[in-house]
Amino acid sequence: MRMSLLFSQTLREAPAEAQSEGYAHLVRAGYVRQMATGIFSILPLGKRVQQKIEAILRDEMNAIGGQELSMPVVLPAEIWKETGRWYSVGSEMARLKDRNQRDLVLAMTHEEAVGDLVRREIRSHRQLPRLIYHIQTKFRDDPRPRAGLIRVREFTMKDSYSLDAGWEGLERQYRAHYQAYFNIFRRCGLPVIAVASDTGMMGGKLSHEFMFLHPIGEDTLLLCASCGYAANRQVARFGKQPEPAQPLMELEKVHTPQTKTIQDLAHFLRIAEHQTAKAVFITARLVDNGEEYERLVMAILRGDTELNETKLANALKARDLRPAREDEILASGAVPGFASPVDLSGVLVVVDELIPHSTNLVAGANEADYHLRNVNYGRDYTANLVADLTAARAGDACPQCAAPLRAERGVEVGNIFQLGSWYSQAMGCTFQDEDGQVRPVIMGSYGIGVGRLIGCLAEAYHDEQGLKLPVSVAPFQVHLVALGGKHSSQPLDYAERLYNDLQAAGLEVLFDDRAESPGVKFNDADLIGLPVRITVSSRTLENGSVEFKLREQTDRTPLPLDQAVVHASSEINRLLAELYNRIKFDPALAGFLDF
RNA sequence: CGGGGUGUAGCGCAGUUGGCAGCGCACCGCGUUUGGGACGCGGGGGUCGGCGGUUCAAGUCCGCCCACCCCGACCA
Repeated sequence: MRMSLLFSQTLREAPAEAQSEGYAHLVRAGYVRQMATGIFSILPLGKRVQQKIEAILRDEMNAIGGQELSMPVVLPAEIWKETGRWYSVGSEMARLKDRNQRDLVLAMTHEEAVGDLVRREIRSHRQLPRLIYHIQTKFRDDPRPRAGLIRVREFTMKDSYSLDAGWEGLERQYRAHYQAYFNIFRRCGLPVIAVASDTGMMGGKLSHEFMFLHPIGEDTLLLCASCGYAANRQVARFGKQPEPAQPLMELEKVHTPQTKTIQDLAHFLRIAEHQTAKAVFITARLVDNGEEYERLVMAILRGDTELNETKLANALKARDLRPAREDEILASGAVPGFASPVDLSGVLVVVDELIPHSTNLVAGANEADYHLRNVNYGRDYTANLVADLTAARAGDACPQCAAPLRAERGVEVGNIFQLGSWYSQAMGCTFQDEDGQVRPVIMGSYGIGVGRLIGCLAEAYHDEQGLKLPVSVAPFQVHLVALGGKHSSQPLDYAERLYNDLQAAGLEVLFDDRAESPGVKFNDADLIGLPVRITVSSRTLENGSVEFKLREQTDRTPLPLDQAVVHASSEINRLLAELYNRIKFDPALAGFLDF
């Protein structure tokens, strides 16, 4: 590609809305342009990156038996009604009507589309297992897109769906994906770890997320350096340490004005926060016999800990949780800020598993400005449910080896999920087994966000001058810079020949043949960030050479003219090999021990 | 949806007390220049986010709306 013909331009300054560094460089270098909040055009340079990533995705998916197909972006509402998600998914799903007023949706994921295909095609156990995938546009009307390509509304996703006759088959395909995903990220040069994640209520047994550790990430991960335990905070377990039990003491009401928070209370009574009980009110959407209803829930935690809403939702098998409104709390007879489960009825009480092991806690008295001392679970109140409700924090004990956990932020660039038969059953995806029995297809789903991956790569690979994407995903391999003034056409002529020779040798070349000053050309080369730069100028030609430079290094070396092509090829091969070795796949660190 | 911020040329920004809409970069033409974002001369480009109001006069004051960014809620 000649830069004189390139569609995009580099920008000297990034637009003000480009906040994160990697994204600002993607914009300045001309890889992407934003059109609206969370909606982007991918320019030719970015498109080449995307195509390289997609080639890697196809390669690795095909290697584990994947068959590529293509499912529509616009889907009929009927199939979403069949699974119920037409009703349960909110406004993040874009809905539209066709000219005949039929309901349509923009696909935010493709389980329903897969279900519809599978029930038409799969009849026999002889047609299983199968693995299908596509690389397709998704639209999710996210309430808050942010950070450039990291969180968007329209995006391209590789999603694959495994179809098996039983759970053993699913397990095999799940593991195959687990390995394939590490291969993919390694080939792209993105360091990731796998963490255990929430399976929600879709009946899935197991789910992992592939995380790029970076402060820009929106997920908090808890990691153990000594045994490799790794989990999203939503599901992270940890070793809880009960305080030593004390002899039970008499309930005692104390006047505690202005102590609406645990901190105030502990300070006022001169006790530690772990000697208090905290009541958190949540309204849960529950399902019973297919009937949906709302219920006020009081979650009781030790005062020094925090509620993990995902754990609570899972413990309750709730569809949904939201903070309770003040009027709902008051209607239950509790007083916000001074609430307690003692002598309270009509509320679903869920206590953290630490509470039965904690004695003589201070809890609310359900009366403004009063608390109760020496509240004890079992004696003074009971619960509908005892469960792990506490959010793990940095420094908490690893649930496997008790070493202190570390907390880090991460971006979810991929996930793998054992769906089971939830969708098959909802949509009638069945097959006959060897015995003639009709059984539901066991499914798994596996996603990688392509644009988000590019966003992460830009964060991982840049410096002040610009991008420096790994050779496997860089839009071109060689940036050929021709310098030269009006007095001599010699450098440009030679560069033209070299351009042809490099391409003839199979290399991907971006040729800066513009009539720009050297500074402009070098700065653009740094900004676009191709791994290899070759400069031809009258100065280099004088001593029969060209100048060779790697983006990741500062030294420039002269190269005899006749060796330029061979040297560039071998350097690119070396960079590819080095990239593959740089990112180590360590199953233990990756969380493979979890299953 | 709540809180905060910003909208002036393609990008970055200035615009005072309400009084001719500007600067740098980018772009076009001519010439000079060519190893780290060159220089000279000449040019083109504006619904000052939109609508309404106040005023002799609005980029500037008032009201409503919209878009974008950040924080939170949210995230199949």
